[in-house]
Amino acid sequence: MGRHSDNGEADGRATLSDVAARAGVSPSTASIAFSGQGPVAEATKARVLAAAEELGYTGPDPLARSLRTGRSGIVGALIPQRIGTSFRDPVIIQTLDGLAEELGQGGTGLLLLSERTRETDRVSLEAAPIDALVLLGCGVSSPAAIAVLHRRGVPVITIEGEPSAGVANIDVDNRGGTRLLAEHLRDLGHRDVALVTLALDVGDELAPLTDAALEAGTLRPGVARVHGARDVFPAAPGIIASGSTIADGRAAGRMLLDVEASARPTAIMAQSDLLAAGVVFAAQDLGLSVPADLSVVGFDGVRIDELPMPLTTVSQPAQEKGAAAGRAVVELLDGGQPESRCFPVVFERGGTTAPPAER
Amino acid sequence: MGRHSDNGEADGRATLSDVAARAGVSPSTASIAFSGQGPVAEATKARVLAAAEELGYTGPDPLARSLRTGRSGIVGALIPQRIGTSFRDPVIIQTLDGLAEELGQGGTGLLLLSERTRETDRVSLEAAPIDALVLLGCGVSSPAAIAVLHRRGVPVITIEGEPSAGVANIDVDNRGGTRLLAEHLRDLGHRDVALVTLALDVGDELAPLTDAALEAGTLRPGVARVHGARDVFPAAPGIIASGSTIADGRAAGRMLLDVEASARPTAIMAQSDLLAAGVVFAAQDLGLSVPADLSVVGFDGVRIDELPMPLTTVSQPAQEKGAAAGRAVVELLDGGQPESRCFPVVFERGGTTAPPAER
DNA sequence: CTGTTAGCGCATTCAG
DNA sequence: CTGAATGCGCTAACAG
Repeated sequence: MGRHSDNGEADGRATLSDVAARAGVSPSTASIAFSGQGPVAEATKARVLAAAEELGYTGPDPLARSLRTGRSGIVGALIPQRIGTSFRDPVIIQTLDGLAEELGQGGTGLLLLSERTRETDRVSLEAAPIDALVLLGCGVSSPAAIAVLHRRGVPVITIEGEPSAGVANIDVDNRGGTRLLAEHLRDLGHRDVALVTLALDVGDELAPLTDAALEAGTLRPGVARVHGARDVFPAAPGIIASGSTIADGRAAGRMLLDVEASARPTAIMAQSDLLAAGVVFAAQDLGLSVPADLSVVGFDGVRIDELPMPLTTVSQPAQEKGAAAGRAVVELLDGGQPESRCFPVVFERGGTTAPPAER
Repeated sequence: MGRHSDNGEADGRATLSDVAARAGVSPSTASIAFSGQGPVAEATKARVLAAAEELGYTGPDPLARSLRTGRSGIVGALIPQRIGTSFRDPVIIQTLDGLAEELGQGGTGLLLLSERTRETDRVSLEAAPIDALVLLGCGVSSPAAIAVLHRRGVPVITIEGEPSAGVANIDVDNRGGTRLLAEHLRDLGHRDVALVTLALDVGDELAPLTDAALEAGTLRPGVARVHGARDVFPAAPGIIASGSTIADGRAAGRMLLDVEASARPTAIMAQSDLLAAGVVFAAQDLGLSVPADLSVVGFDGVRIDELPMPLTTVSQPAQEKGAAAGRAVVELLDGGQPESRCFPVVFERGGTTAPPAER
């Protein structure tokens, strides 16, 4: 007893075959009518569509279509922490925005995956129905899982990731940009400069920057920016922040500034604008005036509305970075071999830097 | 010429059948060995796993598995605007965080979908391989698309959505919470109170609040909060903001405050903490002191670090809201029928409200 | 506990 | 331009 063509729209589960039967054509013709992948007579197509309408058929089942074509139309975006944490960083959001927009053009969806997963759901990365994976601000990130994807034929691309063989990496000039800022401070006359860094490794807590931590660091942006600063101030000490937030910057700033005046740096280089804003607030908390008593620079070019003056910083094209990653993914899925790319940053002189006060 | 069991790992595309053949068991047994859905002898299981290892087989193809089981393991989250816009709102982020965490427990992924899609990619919502859809801060939102999902058997749940038949809605007490704040202001002696509202409809721009706009409003939170305020101050005028940002709040605040003193409200109720912070900054811009010259209240209970004092506001359990939605989805997929739910908010007296200045 | 038998719903060869 | 057959890779029944 076939279940085709005998039920009207009783169980609401019409298939393409049902539609074809009702329209008096073969399933393959009906398929073409829907996908447009092939020639159909207008009249036939109309008949098929009408039959579909009558049966309440709304289009091919995505699951079946996926199995057949070998593609799900979804790419994964792996972020380092849980959403509530990672998404406090405007750079991540903008990057994701650019990525989603670019992919959306082709009807591709974005599946959010978090690097920090419990043991139990580690499956998700390895078993996710994705056509490609984008690593966003992640470290080496479960190399095992990546290997599995590779073997499954799922291509990977990274954003500010570890340059590794065969995966395209979308980068920004972290080291050069930071060096620019450091040179700016040096030219103003600063010699005692301290750093507030991003996390250098997953799980970093607010702590003094050590050589060991720097060498063990797996998170590119933080590590590269330390190097950029040290290109100019080789002995600059620092504090490692755990996240890129105003609160973290404020705490780190306090650690650096709440000491006797002679031990206080004349400038602080924060590795993100959010951290820099926090440092400015920390200075204010301690009665120091910026930039008279302390110069502060950031990184990113995010506008911090609530700061009394614009930050001296370098701006990076976060959204464009995501869009580039999106285009790379598309190219990859089209069988191409996208190239790695490094975006420049642009120096922006704000109101938070000035020559150091006389001592 | 079968392609099973004759190739080692030549083309890297081993299937479960290949593994089964190599292990000398049937495909179904191998399947069970991987999924754990059924009884297998430890020894057999080990043999299967060993064979898989040798063939470089890393587990069942998610696409095939999905077709067979009828589930993709993915739920969609529909947000009102593009990521870069929607994710500027910490409440949305926290809600999404709670949702993702709860779903992640069961290995379910989150697919990001945006309500604001071009004509071309409108397919994605209708053709996305999702097991359920969560509407997050959306309006009635492409009713057509929703209907399609319904017919396809994809259940929908809403967060602060339009209560509609058959879909569970996770809500917060927007009206009651705002009324609480209004009563607080009234008790302090305020009579001239103005509002800064969230967008009442998709596409709203910064503009004065009119009755027409209020009645046409489709975005629950904004509309409900206006009603809550008007329960106490029936004639309160207002400005509709387009987004929940400090910048918008500042602009709206300026419109309300940059007038002759006699026409100035003594208190402003902003519908989000971000908007409220903007209003505080606007007041400062104009040389008004908060709360001496102007009282300000927010909504949400988001901590705004950069404000000189904590806001008087009501806090809502944003993350818990998302988690509740997640649990509802799980229940739905288990064949249950989750109930709608409304979370309470809690009043938090901060430092931004005081009795009005003498006139 | 394991094997056998059937499809899930569709897109694609290849003939006509 | 249309139709008939084939299997994507897997899992759910049941039978042994």
